[in-house]
Amino acid sequence: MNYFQHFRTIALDAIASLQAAGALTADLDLSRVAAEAPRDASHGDVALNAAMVLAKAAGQKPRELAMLLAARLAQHPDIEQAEVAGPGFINLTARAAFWPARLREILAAGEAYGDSTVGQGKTVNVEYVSANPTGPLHVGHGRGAVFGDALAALLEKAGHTVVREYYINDAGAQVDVLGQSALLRAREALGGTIGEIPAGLYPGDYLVPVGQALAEAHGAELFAKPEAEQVAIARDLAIRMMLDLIRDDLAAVGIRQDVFTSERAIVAAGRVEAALRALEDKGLVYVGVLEPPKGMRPDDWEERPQTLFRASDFGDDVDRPLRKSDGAWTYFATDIAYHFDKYSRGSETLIDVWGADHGGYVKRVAAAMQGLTGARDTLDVKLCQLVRVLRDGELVRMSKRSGDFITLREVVDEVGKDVLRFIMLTRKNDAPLDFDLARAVDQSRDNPVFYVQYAHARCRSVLRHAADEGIDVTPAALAQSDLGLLTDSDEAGLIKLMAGWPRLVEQAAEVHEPHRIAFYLQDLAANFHQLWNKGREDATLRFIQSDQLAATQARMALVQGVVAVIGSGLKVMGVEPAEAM
RNA sequence: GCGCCCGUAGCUCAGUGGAUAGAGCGCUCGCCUCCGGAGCGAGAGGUCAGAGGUUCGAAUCCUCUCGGGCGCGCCA
Repeated sequence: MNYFQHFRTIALDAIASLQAAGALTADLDLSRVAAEAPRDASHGDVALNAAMVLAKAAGQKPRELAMLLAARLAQHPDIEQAEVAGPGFINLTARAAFWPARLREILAAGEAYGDSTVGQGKTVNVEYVSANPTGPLHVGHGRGAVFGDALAALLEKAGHTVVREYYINDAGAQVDVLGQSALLRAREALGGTIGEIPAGLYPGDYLVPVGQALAEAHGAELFAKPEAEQVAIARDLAIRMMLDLIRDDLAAVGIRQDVFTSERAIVAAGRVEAALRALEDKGLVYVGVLEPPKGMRPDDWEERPQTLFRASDFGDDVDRPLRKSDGAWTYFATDIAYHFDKYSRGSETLIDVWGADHGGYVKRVAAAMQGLTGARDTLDVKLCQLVRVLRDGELVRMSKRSGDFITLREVVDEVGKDVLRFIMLTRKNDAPLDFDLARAVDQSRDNPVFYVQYAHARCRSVLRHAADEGIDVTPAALAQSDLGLLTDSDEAGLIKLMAGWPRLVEQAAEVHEPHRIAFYLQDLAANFHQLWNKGREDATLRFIQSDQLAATQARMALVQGVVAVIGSGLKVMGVEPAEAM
């Protein structure tokens, strides 16, 4: 249960009953009525802003309206007290039995706690990574990969149907360069000397196996074929092998996408023409001449008529070309087709996860989608900022393996997938991220991964010890325990914090921000550790009290609750909870 | 020149219109020498870059200014 939503509904009911009784204006906009946590816990459990938001339209003073509403709310069985405070807040205190009931919910749901139906099963397509199939993934890709994967899991948890997708850019000039580069490696595999890799080709030694495969499959005859054919053969094989490489890299961080869509296939299937026809039908395509960009006019700028999309009708700065001067589609044109394809396959919402260097491209694609679907928010592009890899605060520059970038695989091999995934989610996507290889595996308070994992491991350890002492710690048994015995203020605080998890899931899913999970888990871990440490000062607060079975069992229920919520959160993040440290 | 993102404690960062703006690190002061371990507790520290505006209420929304990052025909 999202208890904030629960109390909001109660408030709306109270408002409706006041309206029915003629004590309140009938026609009110209730959309801004919110239930939220009071800043100060001493104010109660839930604060309502209803009176302040409605006062003007109702023609009443906020505090008077609040008093009226509070009196009505106080009659609800879940509400112990409804107090008016400040400018017109109504502070609700829940009945004592309300919180134990939440803990029972947690125990019953386990890892599924926080699952929501707000998504109403609506399909969301999350496209992430989509790195060019020209080499292994680097850490920047890794961030997008982890972000996209966690976002997909989060949306699923919030009740969406999710398609995890990868767009293969296998049609542009860069894959021809890849083919050329692979040919060179084939020459090498056949005994030729290739010397320095020419500038403009891919130098990485990950292409060596591609050259070998080409040599094995075709032998020297490969070079007897027309050059265009050579390149095509090398390109197609290289793309296949690079995709395998990329899929391996993704598997190493626990990612498996559902759909891999090929740009080449989109073009071949005539999807570009279809999408542009749809735009034309809406009068959004025309032939015109663009102004040169201000401030950085290219030397070879020529003014000429082009086929343009009316992007500026939808908030973009200028209209955008759909055809190159040689008549071929622009990347933008195929991208329109691809996004239209995703949409046409049944996803009402599209989410793209891109690197920040593509930020300048967002408006035009969003504009195209708005033009095609009529809806403003069909597409949400999440930009992931740069990742800097550090070791003890020092910038790590060169990769051993690839020559010019740090591969995702190198980082995973060093710190492990769980650490990588967690750290990648400790920043919101639009903030740059420093990834310190040394600190990531440090076992101390200031390492969030360790801190959260340690909390989970501690819980598991206590539960094991309790079981050794003969206490039944199965969730079913714990749910039967007398949770009213959890009277310490930190115990109560921990339950409330955990009861807030379903709301956090819904909010994070709504704004597409999985990092909120990581911050919540740190908060939860901190609260748990704090409670644990109280037991060091005051032995009566220790979780296991050998002479008090009922109290111990209640505390085990609390601990099991922490296990469930941390497990639920880590699952969204794709991180395995630790049983022991 | 234009667009997008960012600017919050000494540092790294949370905070999608609510009450006295939070966390970790660092600092100061206590405590602990402990396997309920890989420290614990408390405290100091703020012009939320600046100026206007909207609102009962703004770090949050709008406008402008300043500062930083990214990007800027047909490339992918």
